Amino acid sequence: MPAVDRRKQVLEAASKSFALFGYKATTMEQVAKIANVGKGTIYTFFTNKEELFDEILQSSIVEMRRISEREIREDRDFFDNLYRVLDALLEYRSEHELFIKLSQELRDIGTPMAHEGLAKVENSIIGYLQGIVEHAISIGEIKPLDAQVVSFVMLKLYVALTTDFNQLREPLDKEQIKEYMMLFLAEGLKAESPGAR
Amino acid sequence: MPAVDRRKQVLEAASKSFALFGYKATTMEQVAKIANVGKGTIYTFFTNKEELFDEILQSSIVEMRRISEREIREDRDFFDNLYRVLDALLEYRSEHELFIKLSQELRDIGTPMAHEGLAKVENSIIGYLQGIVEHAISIGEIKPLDAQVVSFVMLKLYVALTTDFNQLREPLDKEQIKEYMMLFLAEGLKAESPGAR
DNA sequence: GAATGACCGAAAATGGATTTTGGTCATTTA
DNA sequence: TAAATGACCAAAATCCATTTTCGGTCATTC
Repeated sequence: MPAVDRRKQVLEAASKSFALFGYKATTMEQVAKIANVGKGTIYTFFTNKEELFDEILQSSIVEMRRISEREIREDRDFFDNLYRVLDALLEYRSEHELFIKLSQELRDIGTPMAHEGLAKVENSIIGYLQGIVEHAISIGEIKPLDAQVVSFVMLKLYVALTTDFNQLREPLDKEQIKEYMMLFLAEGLKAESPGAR
Repeated sequence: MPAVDRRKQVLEAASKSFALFGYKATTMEQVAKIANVGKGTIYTFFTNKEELFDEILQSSIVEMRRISEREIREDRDFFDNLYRVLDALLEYRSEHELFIKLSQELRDIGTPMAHEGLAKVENSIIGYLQGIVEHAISIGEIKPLDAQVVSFVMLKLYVALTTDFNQLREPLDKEQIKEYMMLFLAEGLKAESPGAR
C-alpha cells in the first residue's frame, strides 16, 4: 500500500470539482492540480473523464441507496417508510451540490453528460422505489398497480414540490412538502364523507 | 368593412407559421407572404412580432378555457368534472401543433419567447384549475388545502403521465392516464383495509 | 514500475465579415 | 386620402477562418 492513496486523492478532487463547476467546466488538468497529482496519473486509474464522472455518480447513487435503506423498517407501514426515505433524500440533496450544479448546467448549456448523469440517478431512484412499491403491493398494503408508474409519479411529485414549485411561489418548507407528498400519495384529496368513519 | 379582412388573414397566417415552424423560425416576411399581404400591413394591426404571437397564444388560452368550461357540470362531483376537463385538454393538445412545436423549440434551442409563452399557458391553466379547486373546497368536496399547490400538482401530474413518462416507457393510453390521475388525486394509493367499507 | 508533464489532434472558443430579419416610412394604389 | 406596400435601415444572427483549450498519450524521470 502506497504512502498516499492517489486514486482516492483523484476521486476526492474530481468530486469537489464536479460539484463546484459542473461537468464541462472541470478540466482534467484542474482535477490533477487539486489532487496534487500529474495529469497522466489520473489515466492510470480511470480510462477517461466520462468514467471518472461515472464512478463519482455511482458512489453518490450507492450512498443515496444506503441512506434510504437505513430508513426502512419492516415494522412500519409503507407510507411511514416512504415519508422517511423521501426526507432522507431531501436532506441528502440539500447537502450535496453535485446534483444541483448538474441541473443548472443542463438548463443553462445543456451538457449531454449532465443530462445523462441526472437521468441515471433518476432511473436508479425509480428502480429503488420500484422495489419498495412492489413489496408494499405484494403484502396488500397498497393497491395493485404498475409499480414503475407509481414510482415514477412519486419521484415526479417530489421534484415538483421541491423544485418546480419554486418558480411559481416562494419554496414550501420541508414539513409542508412532506404533508403534501403523503396527502397525494396515501389519502387522496377527497374529503372524508361526513360520518363515513 | 373591407372586402377581405386583412387582420384575420394575418392572424391565420401567423397561426399556421408559428405552429409549423415555431417562434424563432417564423419571419414577419413569411407571415406576410402566407397572408398575401405586404409586410408593413402587419404592423398596422400589431405593434410587433411579440404582440402578434401573444394574440395567438391568448386566443388559444381562451379556447382552452372555453373547452374546459363546457365540460363542467354543477351536478357532477369535482373529480368527475376534473376527469372531463383533463380529457378535453388532452384532446385539444393532441390536435394543436403549436404547443408541441414550442416545447420542442424550447428544448432544442431554448427560445426565450417559447419559454415565456408556454409558462403563460401553464399559469393560465393553473389559474383556471385554481378556481375549480377553490369551489370544490368551499363546498367541502375536497380537503381544505392551498388551492394553488393542488392545482400545480394536478397539472404536473398530468404532464408527467402524458409527456415525461414517454421517455421511460411506451406511452400510456388515454384510459390509463385518466385512471392514474383519478387514483392519485382522489383516492390515494392506500389499499382499502379489509372490511372497512 | 509508477508518476509525470510536454506534446498532439480534435474540438471548442473567439471575433470579425456577411447575411438575415424585425421594424419604419416615403411612395403608391384604389 | 386613407390604406397598403416593399425598399430600406439598424441590430441581431450566422458563418467561417483563426486561435485557444482540453482530453488523452507516451517518452522521460524519479
